[in-house]
Amino acid sequence: MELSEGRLKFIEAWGKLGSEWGINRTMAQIHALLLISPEALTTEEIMEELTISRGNANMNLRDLIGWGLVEKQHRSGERKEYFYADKDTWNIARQVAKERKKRELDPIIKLLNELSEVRGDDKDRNYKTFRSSVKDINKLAKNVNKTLETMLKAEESWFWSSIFKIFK
Amino acid sequence: MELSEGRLKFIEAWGKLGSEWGINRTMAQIHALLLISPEALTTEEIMEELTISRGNANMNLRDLIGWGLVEKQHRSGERKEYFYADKDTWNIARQVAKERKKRELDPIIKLLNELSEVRGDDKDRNYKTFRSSVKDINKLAKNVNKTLETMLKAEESWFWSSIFKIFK
DNA sequence: TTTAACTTTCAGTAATTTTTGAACTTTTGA
DNA sequence: TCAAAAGTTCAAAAATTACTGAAAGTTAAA
Repeated sequence: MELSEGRLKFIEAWGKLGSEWGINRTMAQIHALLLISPEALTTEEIMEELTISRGNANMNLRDLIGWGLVEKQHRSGERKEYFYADKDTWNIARQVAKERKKRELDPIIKLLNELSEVRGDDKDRNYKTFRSSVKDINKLAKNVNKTLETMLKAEESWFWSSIFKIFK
Repeated sequence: MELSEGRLKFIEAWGKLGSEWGINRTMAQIHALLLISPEALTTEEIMEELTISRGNANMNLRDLIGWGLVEKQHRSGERKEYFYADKDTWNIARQVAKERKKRELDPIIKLLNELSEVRGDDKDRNYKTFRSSVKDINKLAKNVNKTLETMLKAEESWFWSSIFKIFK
């Protein structure tokens, strides 16, 4: 396979993966493009590579910065902004985990705690099932939360060697 | 909070969570409803609770069965089908992990292996960056894969106690 | 068989999400 | 201070995804 074909496939696959995980396709594609670009790119260059509009490029770059996956660079003597993606996969994984934890897991845990307070008739089977499901999900969520927190603090090498030790 | 309000909030939250993770809202809501229902429900009952059409209910139930999260029951002397969700959170987590691994991680690993074969000019910075990114992502994907495989085999108690040992 | 109860399918419609592009704002150098 | 070169915003359009409802298909009891 040629490099140019490989690059296209990579961008396409990253975009698809993103959309399967609730991240918009273009945002994931821009990220993919930056991941395989040695130098920071301008908005113009990104627009051209992916054939997207200026507004689209601008908005999704903004979101990527919000996710902590891309940073703006400016070069002295130039008005243009350049965009650069951290290439360290471990940082990317942690950053995504961190954002999703904040945006999704934390609110869910908050809700589950509220739902744990629901009181009802202990003879009501609906109540018993509700209570038991909420309790179990809460327990899982808290385990996931703890694991994520450790992961967020961990060094890559430490994290994987620990995992490795456990999982044979 | 009243049980009825709690049930609604739970269904709503589960639906939202699903849609943030690329699972359609209705499917997640049906799953939520079944999770807090002590008895198996009929299509009619689900349609009514969630105010959705027959076609919608049918299709999403089918998908839930495809994900291994819901099973059909039939009762002798009755023509109707009843739907029941496994309430064991650990099974649910494993089932989702299993399906997403099969549908998404496995194909990505396959592609990454192909992309590892791309050859180019070692002096080309584009090539070097491409190569390095693909390699790193491949490594991460394989670690995730290994961890998932272990999780899929594990008993809940074993899994979490192992995690717990490592992560303080 | 027939029939009634139930399930499945799918074309058309609706809802949601994403993208565009043009107007507007900001920055910078002359 | 101005004008050119960028960056930003957002209403409208396009694309995608989900839902409906009615017709077609299936099953099982009589």
